[in-house]
Amino acid sequence: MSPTKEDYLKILFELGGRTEQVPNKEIANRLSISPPTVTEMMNSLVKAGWVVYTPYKGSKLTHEGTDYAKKLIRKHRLWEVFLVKHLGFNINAVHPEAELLEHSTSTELADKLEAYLDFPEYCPHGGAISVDMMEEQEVKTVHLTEAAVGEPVRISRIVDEDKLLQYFENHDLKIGDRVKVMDRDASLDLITLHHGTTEKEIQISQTIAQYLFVEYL
Amino acid sequence: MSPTKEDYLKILFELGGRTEQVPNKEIANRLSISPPTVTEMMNSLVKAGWVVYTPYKGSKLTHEGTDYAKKLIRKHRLWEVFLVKHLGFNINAVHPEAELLEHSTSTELADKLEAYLDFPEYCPHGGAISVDMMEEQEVKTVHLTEAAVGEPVRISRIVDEDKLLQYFENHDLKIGDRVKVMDRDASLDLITLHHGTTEKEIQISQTIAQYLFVEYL
DNA sequence: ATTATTATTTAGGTTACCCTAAAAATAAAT
DNA sequence: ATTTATTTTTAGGGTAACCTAAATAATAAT
Repeated sequence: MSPTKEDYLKILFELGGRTEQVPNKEIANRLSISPPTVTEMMNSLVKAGWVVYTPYKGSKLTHEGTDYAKKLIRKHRLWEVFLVKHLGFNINAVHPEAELLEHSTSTELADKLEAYLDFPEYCPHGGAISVDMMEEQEVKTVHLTEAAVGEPVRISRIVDEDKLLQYFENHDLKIGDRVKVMDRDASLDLITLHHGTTEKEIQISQTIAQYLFVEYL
Repeated sequence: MSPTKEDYLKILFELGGRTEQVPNKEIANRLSISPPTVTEMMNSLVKAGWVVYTPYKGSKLTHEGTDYAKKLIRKHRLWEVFLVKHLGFNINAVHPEAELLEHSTSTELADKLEAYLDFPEYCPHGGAISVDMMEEQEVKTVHLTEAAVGEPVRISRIVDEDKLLQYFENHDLKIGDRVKVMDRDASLDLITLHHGTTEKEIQISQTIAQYLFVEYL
């Protein structure tokens, strides 16, 4: 498996390809490549048994594809823990580093690293590390865009894209913070939040809020 | 720079390309690829300024190429220290792991890792880690095949190829051991050693002995 | 000084992964 | 129910990194 193919599987998983069909365009956007390249790659992933592809509809991961993606994500998150906890990296800087390392990590290395880190449950962005907990976390957790208005929730995970992390940090939002959705305006693409600690009102784009996950308390 | 190109630079350095012209065949053998591929790659490395190539003669690293190779080797050795000292890898198992990791290691990561490891001087195979010490070590150190008969020496470095390490372990030779060359027979390709600790006589192939470096005491 | 051997290069081909432009299919809007 | 807009695919191309087979250059051996 090439790092390139691994990236496709991981993105597919992150876009919900375990349970739903992911359209090519979303993958193209996320990886910053052209749509024809995605079509081509999907056919190759189908041939290798990682993906089920319905032309003009989108792709779903097979069982094997899902497992593979989860293992990659586990490696990614283990490295993030190491980089932050032991090497003193800033939490916003670890994503690109882990993105590279994950492709160069054998199962044996991941296992030894995990033991060395004392079996951490979550990565610095709140993502579950054990492949079994990944699905569990998915069930308990909901996109901020779907959280009920007025209900207090806790920020449990932030999709670890460099620029997104910066965006949320700029708006004083981080893992563990308690917030309450005050208003959601679809036409203006705006969500207004009440921050539990600072007691301030925060406004963020609804589109971007998709990358923020919260847990009901 | 692709991992592939990085591998060529590193091999070139290891084969003495800093000071001498390395013929294509040696590179082809070491990387297990065909000679035409080496020719092609050398032209590409020349164009990028890493290598000076004399057709039918061989390749030398430019100053930039040497620096690049040294940095890669530093990363490789830092990972080896981490894998052995912290993750508990067997010394003979770390080479392939480090081989992958080195290509996914930013300078920032290498620097932080080095500090975390408390600035080790040598990798588990005895190779110097600081890019400045690499040349120094080269000067003080001589191939076992060139050590004077009867002179006591200390094994200072073993080229870290998986199979070679196994070979030397099978013959009870490891970093730090004191040995004395008793006899060298070019026609039989045999070197006879006296082991300082076990007081035993050891015979190894002269061809393979090239990958063993010793330091005069 | 030829001849034989070995090393290197040229020529031509393959696969992986990327692209743009144009055609076709699907979805949305009137 | 058409038209319009969007998404996807097909067609045709490019580069990187590999290959084999054949030609050429360099080296070694007679």
